[in-house]
Amino acid sequence: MPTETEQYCKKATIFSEGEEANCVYQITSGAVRTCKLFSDGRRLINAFHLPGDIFGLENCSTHRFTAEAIVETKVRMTRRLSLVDTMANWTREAGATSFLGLITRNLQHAENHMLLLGRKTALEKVAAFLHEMDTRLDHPNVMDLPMSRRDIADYLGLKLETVSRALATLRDEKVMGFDGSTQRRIVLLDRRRLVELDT
Amino acid sequence: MPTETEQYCKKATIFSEGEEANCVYQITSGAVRTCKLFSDGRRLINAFHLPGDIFGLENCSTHRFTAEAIVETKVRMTRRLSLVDTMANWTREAGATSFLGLITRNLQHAENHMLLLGRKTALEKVAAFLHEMDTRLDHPNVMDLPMSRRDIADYLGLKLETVSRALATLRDEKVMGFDGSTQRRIVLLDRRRLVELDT
DNA sequence: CGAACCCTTGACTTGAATCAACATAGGTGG
DNA sequence: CCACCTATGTTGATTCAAGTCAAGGGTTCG
Repeated sequence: MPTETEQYCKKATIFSEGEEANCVYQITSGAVRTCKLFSDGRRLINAFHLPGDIFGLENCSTHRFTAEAIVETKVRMTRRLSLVDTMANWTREAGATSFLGLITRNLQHAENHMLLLGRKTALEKVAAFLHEMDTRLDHPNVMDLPMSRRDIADYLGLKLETVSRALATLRDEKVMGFDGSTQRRIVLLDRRRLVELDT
Repeated sequence: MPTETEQYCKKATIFSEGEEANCVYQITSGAVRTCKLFSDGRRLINAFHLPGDIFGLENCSTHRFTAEAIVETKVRMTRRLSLVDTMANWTREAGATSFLGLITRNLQHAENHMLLLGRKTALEKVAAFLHEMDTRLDHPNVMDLPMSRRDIADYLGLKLETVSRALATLRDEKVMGFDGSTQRRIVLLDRRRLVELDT
């Protein structure tokens, strides 16, 4: 029988790449990044996880990513045995479709992200990022991004200065604007242009 | 009951992105590329498929990639109903592990490829490509690549000239060499250096 | 207050893209 | 067999998008 516990994390590592994978996690509140690191410090953030999202599900005994809370975060941990067992439990509860849906959603995100990383310009990447966040946050009037410019850069395969410049361009072109003094609070002014830029 | 047919393809499209996905394919001989296209012609090849590989398995009703044979190719087509049904059949035959293994292998490949596309230099990308092909072809003495420089470039997020230059560098550094007059026949001379470059 | 971050902006450098020329291989048909 | 054509690949010269380096402002927090 799987056991569940709640856990708070304040800007801390939840698990590291290569560690044994004993649990699956679901975010209750906050935000988490999952990333891979080179020995020389280069980093790529694979995905940002927002409330409701599940992460840490592996088909092998160890985690393939490092997971870190980027703001104060609450996660629900579920002990797991193996992916096959997890699937069996899940399937009994909610149908195989929902389990496969989770995995293939990850796969589809990765496929689209490869296209972004390999073939989009800096401006297109940043526009795509804003569009993705807007969609995932269900088109709020004001977006409060939980991640830093460096995190955005490592998600998009850019440097943080380039992200900052691209955002300045989008601001100058009135595609978006900053709300108040904090630069993480963003208002989308022209979603049509944004989608065009996203391609 | 799934029906199977054999099919030969000579450098032709097997299915296109957005088409209805009625079949799953397994390569008997030859090679296939799966790719995504922008409206302006930019292309990213997601994966190369070699004999034994399965491709075209989707969780939705339509294909998310275009699949094209890049040399004379023989594929085995299996009619499919849905991913859940496919899984059920498969599971009965070979165990859920093998089915999940297939999906998660795709996922892991995509995850590693994102790291490559987002954070590796041109030389590292080409080295990683040679290393991947060497591994998948089971370390032959001589590698006969089925794909053109353009295909390699679109797989690595580069331009074909850059791939050519990177290969020239590796040749000059005696990491690899060309065998005979054709530039697609490659001999790896220093697999250790290759792996170092791959990081 | 100072220290530690985070973000922006400017000046400059650089790695890969672009543009261009040329070489070679393979196929076709006279 | 050769002349021609198209594919494919290499290499050199130049350009440009993004990276690097550097300075400065704004917040937060002890």
